[in-house]
Amino acid sequence: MGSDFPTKARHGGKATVHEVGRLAGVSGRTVSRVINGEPSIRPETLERVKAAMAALDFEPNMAARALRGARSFNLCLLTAHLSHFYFAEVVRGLTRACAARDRRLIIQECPLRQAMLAPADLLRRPNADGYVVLPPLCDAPPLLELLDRLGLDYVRIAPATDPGRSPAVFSDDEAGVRALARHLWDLGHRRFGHIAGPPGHHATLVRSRSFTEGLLEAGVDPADIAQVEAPGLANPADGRARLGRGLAETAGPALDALLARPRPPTAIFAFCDELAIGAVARAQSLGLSVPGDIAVAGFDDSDIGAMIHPALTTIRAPLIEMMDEAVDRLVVGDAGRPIAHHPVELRIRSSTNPRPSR
Amino acid sequence: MGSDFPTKARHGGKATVHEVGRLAGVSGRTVSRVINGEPSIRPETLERVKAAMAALDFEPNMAARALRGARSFNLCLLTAHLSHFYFAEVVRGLTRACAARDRRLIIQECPLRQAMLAPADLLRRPNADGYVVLPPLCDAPPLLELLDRLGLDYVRIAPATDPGRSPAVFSDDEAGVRALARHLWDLGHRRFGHIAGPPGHHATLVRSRSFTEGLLEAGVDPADIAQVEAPGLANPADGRARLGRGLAETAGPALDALLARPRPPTAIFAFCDELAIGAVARAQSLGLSVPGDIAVAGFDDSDIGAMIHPALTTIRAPLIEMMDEAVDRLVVGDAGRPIAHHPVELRIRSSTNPRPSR
DNA sequence: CTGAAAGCGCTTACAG
DNA sequence: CTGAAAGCGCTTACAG
Repeated sequence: MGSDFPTKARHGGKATVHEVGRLAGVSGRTVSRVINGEPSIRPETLERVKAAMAALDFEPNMAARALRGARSFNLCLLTAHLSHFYFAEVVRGLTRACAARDRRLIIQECPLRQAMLAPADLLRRPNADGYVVLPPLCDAPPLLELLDRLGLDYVRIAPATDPGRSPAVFSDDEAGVRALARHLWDLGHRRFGHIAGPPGHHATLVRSRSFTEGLLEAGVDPADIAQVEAPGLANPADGRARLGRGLAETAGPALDALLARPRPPTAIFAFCDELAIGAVARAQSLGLSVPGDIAVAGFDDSDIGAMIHPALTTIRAPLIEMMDEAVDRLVVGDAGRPIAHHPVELRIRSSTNPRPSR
Repeated sequence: MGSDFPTKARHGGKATVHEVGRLAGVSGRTVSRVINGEPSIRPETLERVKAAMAALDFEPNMAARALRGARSFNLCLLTAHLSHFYFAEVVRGLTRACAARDRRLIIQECPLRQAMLAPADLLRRPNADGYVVLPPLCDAPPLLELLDRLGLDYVRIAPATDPGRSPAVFSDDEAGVRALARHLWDLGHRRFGHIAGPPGHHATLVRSRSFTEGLLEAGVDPADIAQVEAPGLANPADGRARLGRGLAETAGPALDALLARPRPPTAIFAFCDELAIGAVARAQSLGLSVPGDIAVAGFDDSDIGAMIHPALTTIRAPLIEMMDEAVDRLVVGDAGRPIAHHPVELRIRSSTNPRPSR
């Protein structure tokens, strides 16, 4: 054919915009317009180009797009740890949301300590067009200042502080926790305990407050609502964190403190499933029956909560949808979007049901 | 200064090889040599270039490197699901191994069904220099054929089939399971049950066989070793999979079958922690005490195994190290490396200890 | 051991 | 609505 576009060892032998254009009788520039979905194209031209792309099995070279267009088509998950129960679901949600929008998900770990002390190293070579920042990193001021200074796009997930500072995605924890309070009341419980989450964490405040308010509205005597903190939780302020199995261990002393009260609670709500599972384990090791002697509920609807005996009552946030919104805010743009609080769902299982035998 | 390299809106205002070279008194080509660690550079030149890179806060533009060099500096994790307990640790290991070698980790989900039926869509736009393929994907022939056909580099993790087909990383499950068998024998158990893993899975074969062999060597009567399969496990052959909480649920019927035997086992080893946790939960819901009435052990050392009551005896594979080796085989090259079996560790906890009261 | 030239495959900034 | 030219920042393929 005497082609003046000899196929070198480039791009795995793939066609280029130039070659697609030649087949379609247009310039490479117009193929580029089609790739990027630019509107000003005659419908017939569009069809011809699409046909040519299909015929040549064309895939745009992402490195070239990245170089010329100064964007990477990568989105990056910035997280302090990979051990939380919800991590797998966060990654699953982000992976799918990215795939649906022709983006790739990159994972970057950043210890909370580093986010507080020396975040610059982390983003020396920013390799993403946008960042999804999980708690507690999304409440580390030095990291946020760095992101702002570098002009990087980011979305925070359930940030504790300064909700208007950046795009953010929330779940409506309050409604779920109030429903849980009501559920426990309806079962006949009258004395309640709460194991609070990491201090300074927005979700900690919301869940603790909602639980108390829900109980008070149901008619619980304020003297019968006890709150304790598990020792050594993640603390955004000083960069220390306790996670995974360490978190469950720390629930033991918290449960002990609640049981040591003069009028101990018969129902307990823990900030998250790890703490709840730890509380269940401690109760069982003390010879108590759950829920017969004490009911326990968590938050997150982690897989494992459904696996243990008794299965854990918990609250589910729609993480898949929330991650989809986070990605959409990064890819499509955030302008003018209101902050949305995704609805959560109470999952009643046998760690609270049926009502206690007393 | 009258620079002939005006700083346009490129690369976030970063310096280029050209500018670094000018400061160091060499060409951009030589800067490129430094970036890529090419050996043939005079030490003094090397020093000057490094100083210039530091002075200009130079970071190479990865998109340009990718375009010209025809590689992406991305590695990709190919996995059928993100819900296994060990997933978080796999990702953690890969993330760190990639960061240490200046690579980025991309996550790509591929349902087993798709790997068996239409893997081509998955890799239409290969965006990585190498792939880490987890079970059960690493035993899906159509996916492997596609990877081979496209000439893509990949490392399989504990593949079931054809261990020599590609670079692969293994753990020495056999040694761990034999140690477990011995541990149970030493506790005084004489009748044993095993809940097997997904059929066709290499790890299933190894763990089942090693458990039986270990018991026989200890002196157990073959008639007192029972093996059952949990229904509906992941099956590479037909693309169906059952994971996470579904896996734990399926352990219930398996335990029932073992307990229904004329001489039921007093100690059970399950293929993985999910199955073991499900078996513990079922035993407890039947009113049995673990380990008093029946001892249960798993495999994986998942976080959750340590959180439940009783804490789960299990076997830990060094996933972090294994992922490091996988990445190293992709980045540095695999030529001439022998297959290594990473040592595993028996973690004795209270789901088997102390010995049963009978 | 080092460099000048060319080009990877796109998109930008114009022009018509 | 479409195109010719230039160039993003590197590395390849030479040359010396």
